[in-house]
Amino acid sequence: MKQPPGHPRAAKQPRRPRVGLKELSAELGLSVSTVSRALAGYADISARTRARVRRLAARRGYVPSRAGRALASGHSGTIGLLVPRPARHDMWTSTYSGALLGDFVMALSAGLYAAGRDLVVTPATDHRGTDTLHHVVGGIQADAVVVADRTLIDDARIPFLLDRQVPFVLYGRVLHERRPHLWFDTDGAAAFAEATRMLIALGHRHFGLLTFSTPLDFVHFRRQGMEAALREHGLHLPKTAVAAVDQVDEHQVTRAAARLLHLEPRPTAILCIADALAIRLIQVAAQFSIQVPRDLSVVGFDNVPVAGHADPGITTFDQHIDAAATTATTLLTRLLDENATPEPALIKPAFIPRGSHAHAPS
Amino acid sequence: MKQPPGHPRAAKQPRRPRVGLKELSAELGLSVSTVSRALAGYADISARTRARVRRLAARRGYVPSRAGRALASGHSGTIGLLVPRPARHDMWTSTYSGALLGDFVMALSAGLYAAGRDLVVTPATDHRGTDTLHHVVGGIQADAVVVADRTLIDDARIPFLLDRQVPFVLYGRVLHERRPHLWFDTDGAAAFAEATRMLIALGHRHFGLLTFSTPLDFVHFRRQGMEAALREHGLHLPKTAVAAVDQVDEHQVTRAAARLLHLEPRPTAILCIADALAIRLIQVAAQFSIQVPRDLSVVGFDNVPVAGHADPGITTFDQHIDAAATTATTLLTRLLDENATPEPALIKPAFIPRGSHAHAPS
DNA sequence: TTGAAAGCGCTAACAC
DNA sequence: GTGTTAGCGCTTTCAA
Repeated sequence: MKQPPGHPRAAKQPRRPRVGLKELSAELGLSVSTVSRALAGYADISARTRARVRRLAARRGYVPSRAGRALASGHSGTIGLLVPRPARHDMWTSTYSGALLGDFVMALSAGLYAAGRDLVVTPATDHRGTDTLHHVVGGIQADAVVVADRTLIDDARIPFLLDRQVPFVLYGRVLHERRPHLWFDTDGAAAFAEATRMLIALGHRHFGLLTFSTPLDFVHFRRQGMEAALREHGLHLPKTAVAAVDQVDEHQVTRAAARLLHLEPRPTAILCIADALAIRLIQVAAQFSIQVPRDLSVVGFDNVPVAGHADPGITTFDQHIDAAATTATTLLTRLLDENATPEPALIKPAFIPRGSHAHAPS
Repeated sequence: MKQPPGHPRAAKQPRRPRVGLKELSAELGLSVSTVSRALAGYADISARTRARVRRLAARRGYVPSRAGRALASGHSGTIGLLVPRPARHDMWTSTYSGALLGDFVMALSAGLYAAGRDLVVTPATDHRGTDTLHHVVGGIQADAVVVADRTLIDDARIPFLLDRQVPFVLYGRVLHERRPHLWFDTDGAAAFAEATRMLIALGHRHFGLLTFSTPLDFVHFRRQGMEAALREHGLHLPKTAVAAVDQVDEHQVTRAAARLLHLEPRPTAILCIADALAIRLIQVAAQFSIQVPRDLSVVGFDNVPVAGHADPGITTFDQHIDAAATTATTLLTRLLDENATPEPALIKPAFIPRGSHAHAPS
């Protein structure tokens, strides 16, 4: 006696009629496998047959079934993309991360589609939990996965993928993984070093850093770049001149910013790990009658749309999200279709000078 | 004699080992079908067996294969999402549309994942071309599709889906399709009517509209709402007071804005179909020494992040993108899992009063 | 309450 | 060159 399962499964939808290989082969008087190989372009099918098959397939609007193909070939034709799960209703986080993500997804899906692959977007659970990945790897059987959720310096997902030998591309970097793996990243170290050198050239000697306390990879690299540039000039970043926040929460950011602004001596230049922090920092400074850029230079990162419209405009670095998507597509193609072992790619962000930096006050 | 196909297909990747039903059944000494039904929760499996099966499945990390399941059941467990293809390299369009899209995708993928479904993102080709849909419907065999590319008032994709009886949800509306279908949309008519009434109450009598010339559905509805509100008060929108642009291109927008500002009598209030236009309009007005909001009231739509940071802040309407994603998830669940016929949903955007509107100048 | 068998649409090895 | 065969992992009758 059959009973419906307890939890609601997909309600009975009629199986949609499709034109399949079987139908084409019947109509052509050929075997299914001949049709399959004609379509795939195998050279051992006569040119005439191939043409006949292709013509009919086109006319009948034949589209190969992903499921059938996946099962038979072992390749799902699918790339899994791990995106951050929606932030709690925090205007800042959600808007800012969403802004870059939308462009990335559009560009990536277009690129993959052109290469004959589909993009499955799955929400990251948390950095240590790998349940989503289990589903992507075991259930969807993605041919590869792109990890575009901000990675921790010791992100558990990387060993997970490495252990299972799943091809993947990481958008970002992890520090605690020595096995070689494929990644591409915005060169935050270079950017922060560049900003720092420029500010030093403008006479700044006292620096501050407004950053995140979460051990994210990019947080690490940007800071490293900044400190390296300072060392080049015999300067350094005192521990007290670093203020970190858990998340982009207005209260926290305000407090952290205020602390930096009350330092003795007060920094004349503060680098911010993200534009969102820079914008708030400038507002807080104004409350203390500290004028940007006259009294304080501020540099951000990301070049979110708001950065250009803030007053003053935020000097920042552009993430080149399109380039990132293109890079991802290229790396995946080389990895999967050409069986190559492409090199990791570092994308240099573009310096966007605007109004939030200037000469050091005398 | 076998030859590799002409065009590069997926290179040979080893078939990844998986734990499947077969393996579980062997280990349990049960048949594959018993295991399958135990996992699915059919009532005709003894509670004891079900528990045994589930325990082992959990322990071995069993994840059902989407492809196998799709083939056998006819349901792919996948929802196709049609997104706009990346705009040409136009800072405005790409950034602005991307901003909303990222949040939508994050929220939708999270919602669907929780409901046991996957989200496949595919780029829209163009509004009349339905090739992407062919692939989504025939190849991926998505259980349903969400059309989130801006729809034309006579969008060809709707009849396509309707003809094939593919369940779908449209984000937006089409005018030229009488067959009932499922959609949800931001209530642009209500928003523009509300804005218009408010401005009339503030003494405005001469209105202008800065809009898109493409026959997009939302363009139609917003204008309609505006005109209805004007009529209620015996006013109307002269044809000359409507300026339309093809796309959000700086030159075009500037020219269109300038034309409105040189009208006789000059409008004291201009509604803009998108924040991006409002921002530019205010800049152009400044060039002609027209001050917003003193001389001119401007209202936008979308509440993109920049709107709050422009000077003055743009009075606008928030699209509630999270609500949209939640609505989409709910509609799909009811449609697919509960076999219901949910009603279309109109989401009321929230009025966000900021600094770009005021009393009419005397 | 469980098992056996068929088959979803396709690819790939091999035979002809 | 083309056809035959087997089988990918699962669901779903049907029989026991």
